[in-house]
Amino acid sequence: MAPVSIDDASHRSPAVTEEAIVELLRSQGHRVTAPRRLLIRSLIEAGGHRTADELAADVQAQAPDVHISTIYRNLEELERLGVIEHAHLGHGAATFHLSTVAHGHLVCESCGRTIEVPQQLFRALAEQVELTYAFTIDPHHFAMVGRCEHCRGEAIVEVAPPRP
Amino acid sequence: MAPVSIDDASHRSPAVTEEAIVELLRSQGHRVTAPRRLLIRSLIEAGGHRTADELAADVQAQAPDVHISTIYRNLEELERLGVIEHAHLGHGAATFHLSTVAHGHLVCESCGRTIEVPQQLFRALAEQVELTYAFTIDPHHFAMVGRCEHCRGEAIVEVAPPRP
DNA sequence: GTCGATGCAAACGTTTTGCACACTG
DNA sequence: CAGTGTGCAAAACGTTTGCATCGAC
Repeated sequence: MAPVSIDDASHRSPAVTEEAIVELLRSQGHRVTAPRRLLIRSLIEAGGHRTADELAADVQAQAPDVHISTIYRNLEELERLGVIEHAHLGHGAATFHLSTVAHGHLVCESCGRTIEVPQQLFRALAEQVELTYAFTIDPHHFAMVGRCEHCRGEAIVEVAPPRP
Repeated sequence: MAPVSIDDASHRSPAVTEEAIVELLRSQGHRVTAPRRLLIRSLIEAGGHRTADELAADVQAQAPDVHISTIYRNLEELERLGVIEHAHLGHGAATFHLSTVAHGHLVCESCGRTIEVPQQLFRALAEQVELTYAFTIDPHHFAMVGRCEHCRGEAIVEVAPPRP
């Protein structure tokens, strides 16, 4: 699926607007309903991590009849479109937040070569780090040190040794 | 406010054996029962990530009456003792695995605080990066930049230097 | 009018808890 | 024999699904 550019990514605050997302929905043949608009608005205003439950509460503040299942279905849809991502930060419910186009970097410590990699690659790690250590990996300043394939022979590095 | 201390090296033995864990249990005033032994054995033999359900199946292969709730309670206890850790890798059940002594570092770009984390945390990522980008992450110089829980709310300012 | 989206209720998978009984130390 | 650990049942929790209806296009 074609990547969706909803973010200029130049700074930390995403330039995602309700209208941009609404247009994206329409362009993909989806309909724009009241619950959907309210959810999108909540996601944008929230800025950070919010659970489905919290988002539901936001939406229900203005449209009390919106059901939690509608929230889940819409979150699923928005994630499929690349507008949002979800993460499992704690032991409880997953949290949802707007996607960014941020990417990580692999930097070779030998030749200095940099490889850009999708941030998604670090997602599982970031989630786990968040969960276990209450530490938020910064996706914009993310650089991982190692050896590229050309310089690999020069080091002793061994990835993932088995158990002792 | 105390710095995160996952590494309580005092009672983490380098060689993880059933007996070592059993001794740890005893030394902490806990009892050694059949379900407990079997679970410990399964954890050691499994080597990798296993869900509570899978571990229960292992145990039940030899003691069919052991209940899943017993598995959960024991996993909780073993984690409290630092013998194992759990992680939420996918969307489903949590996975459990033995703790290791190797560690990487999380460095807060705001306050400079460093959190030691088990190297195993990066294993899945390292493997994936190796496969996809032919890039070998150096596990010995591993520092990941981000925000600790205390600095999380603060604005991102380009001050803090990742130290070499 | 068509078909996607919704509200509701009910099921789902995972994890936790209250209780009486069993067994370790 | 004291008290921890157990099996069982049931609840708690987050999430998903089937279905009849509603409403955006």
